[in-house]
Parts: sequence; structure tokens; C-alpha cells
Amino acid sequence: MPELPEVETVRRGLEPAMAGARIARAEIRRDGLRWPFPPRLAERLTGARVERLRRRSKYILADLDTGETMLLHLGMSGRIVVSGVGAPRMPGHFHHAHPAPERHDHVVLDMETGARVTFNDARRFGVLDLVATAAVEAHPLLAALGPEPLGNEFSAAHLVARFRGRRSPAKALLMDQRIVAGLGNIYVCEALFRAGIHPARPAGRIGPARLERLARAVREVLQEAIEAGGSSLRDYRQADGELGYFQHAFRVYDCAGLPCATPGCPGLVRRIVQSGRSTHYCPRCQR
DNA sequence: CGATACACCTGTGTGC
DNA sequence: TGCACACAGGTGTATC
Repeated sequence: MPELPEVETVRRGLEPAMAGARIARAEIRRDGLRWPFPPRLAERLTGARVERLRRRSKYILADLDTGETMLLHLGMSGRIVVSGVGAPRMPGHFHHAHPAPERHDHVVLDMETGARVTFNDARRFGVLDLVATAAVEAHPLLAALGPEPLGNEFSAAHLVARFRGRRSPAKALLMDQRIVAGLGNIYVCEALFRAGIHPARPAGRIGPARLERLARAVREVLQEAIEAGGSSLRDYRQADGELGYFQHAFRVYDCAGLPCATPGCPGLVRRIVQSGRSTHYCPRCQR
């Protein structure tokens, strides 16, 4: 599921419940997700105050006042939902204010304010790790990430430099988190459509003007998707449990067989497979 | 180094 | 109704 817009939406939704609040109790309901949880996880979280929530690529980073940072990734099917915001504090009786745990609720954090944060992940491709805050950027999962697409380091010039001489399909390079961090299957397809670039075009054979257009398209589609609360196809929810609604604004993703969104274009959206993943595009307006 | 295949795991939809 | 199979938003690792 979750690409940058979904993760950013979740991060923002968690802030009211977590930022500045202390974790009163951490319930760890299994040994791990994609990898085993770090040792003594519950003890290391209990009593810690969350100082702030950051995002890097598709990771949520919760800086704790213990000197550690909790690193979260939602994998394909993860969701983090808050319940009981504003509920009166009832020490030892948190459960009265919250729904019963559901299947695949793996980690439950009860904040001292009464809010409950639940990490649910059916497929268990998600990640939860703890790392010294001073060394977060050196974490193996973060160390090789490319620039944030909504930050200053990402630009057409960056794409020019990184695409030069590469024969891989444009889609493959945009999916590569070392080149630009945070894009996934949906937003790569949508950005290539907006830029008029065929997803199979060799990356090194895209001119600078079109890379300018691509950099703009990437920023635009991510920004619009964040404003729409992300895209809900199956599992994804915002932190308050609501669906995102950017899926209604898809122009190509999941639109195989439908007319192209470009006014006057007679093309039909096509689905192909690249590197084992679905690609959606308009063969008429993407070259 | 670059490109591809596979692995991890559960749930859902489709066709027989 | 049951069953087999394809497919799903990600990404580290193995392999050529």
C-alpha cells in the first residue's frame, strides 16, 4: 500500500495522539513482523515520551526522550490507527475506551492521555525497530535512500544526473528508492502519465525538458495525494480510520481498459507487467 | 555495477 | 460450494 502520501498522512494523523505524550503501556502481541522485534521492546517503549514524529521516505520516525527512535514501516498492508482520543484517563482501565483487538493487531501503544495507537498488518511485511536517535540516518534501511521528492535536493537536475547513461526503463528507476525516496507503484505510474513519458522508455533517453516535466509531475502528484489523505485500495486507512480518497483521482493506475484522462485523447489505458509489477499507462500520450 | 527473480505473508477476487 | 490460481500499495537478498 503505503507510499509517501499515505505514510505522511498517517504521520500527521498520529501527531495529535502521540507528539508530546508518554507511552503508558506497550503491548507486543507477536515476536516480529518482517524481522523480529528488537529485544526488550515493551520495556524500552514503556514510559518513553514521544518528542516528535518525522517521516523519511516511507518510514515514520518517532523520536523518544530515551535517546532512541522508533522506526515504523507499513509494508504492503500495514495500518496504524488511533482510538480513544480525548477519552478520560482511566489508569489500568484503558480497554474500556477502546474496541477489542482485531486479527493482525500486532502492537498496541496506550498513551498516558488515554489514546491508543494500534499497528495492524495482515501480511506482516511491515517493520518496527528501535535505533539510537543520533544514528537514525545510518540505519541500514535508511542509509542508502535518495532525496525526498518534496525536498530541495530533488530536482530535474538530479534526475538528469541519475538517469544519464541508464538503459533501464524509466519506471524502474523511479521505483528505485536510492534515486528518489518514497515513490511506489501507484505514484510512479501517475507521475509518468502526467509527464507524458512511456514507462518502458530507457531512462537515459529522456531529454532534459521532459525530466523537468517529470520532476514537477512527481511533486504535484504527491502533494495532491497528501491533500486527499492518500489512496485507499484495500488495507490502507488514515490514522483516524477514515479512507483516503486519492484513488478517485487516478488517471491510469488501476484504470486498464478505460479511456485516457487526457481530453480528446482516443487512447485506452493499458496494463503491462514490468519487473513483475503492474504498470498502467496510455500508449497514445506517453512516449 | 546493473538487471532480474524470488522470497516473505495474508486476503480477495475470478474462473472452472 | 469448493478449489486453484492470480494478484495486491514493498523491499532485501540471491543470482546471472
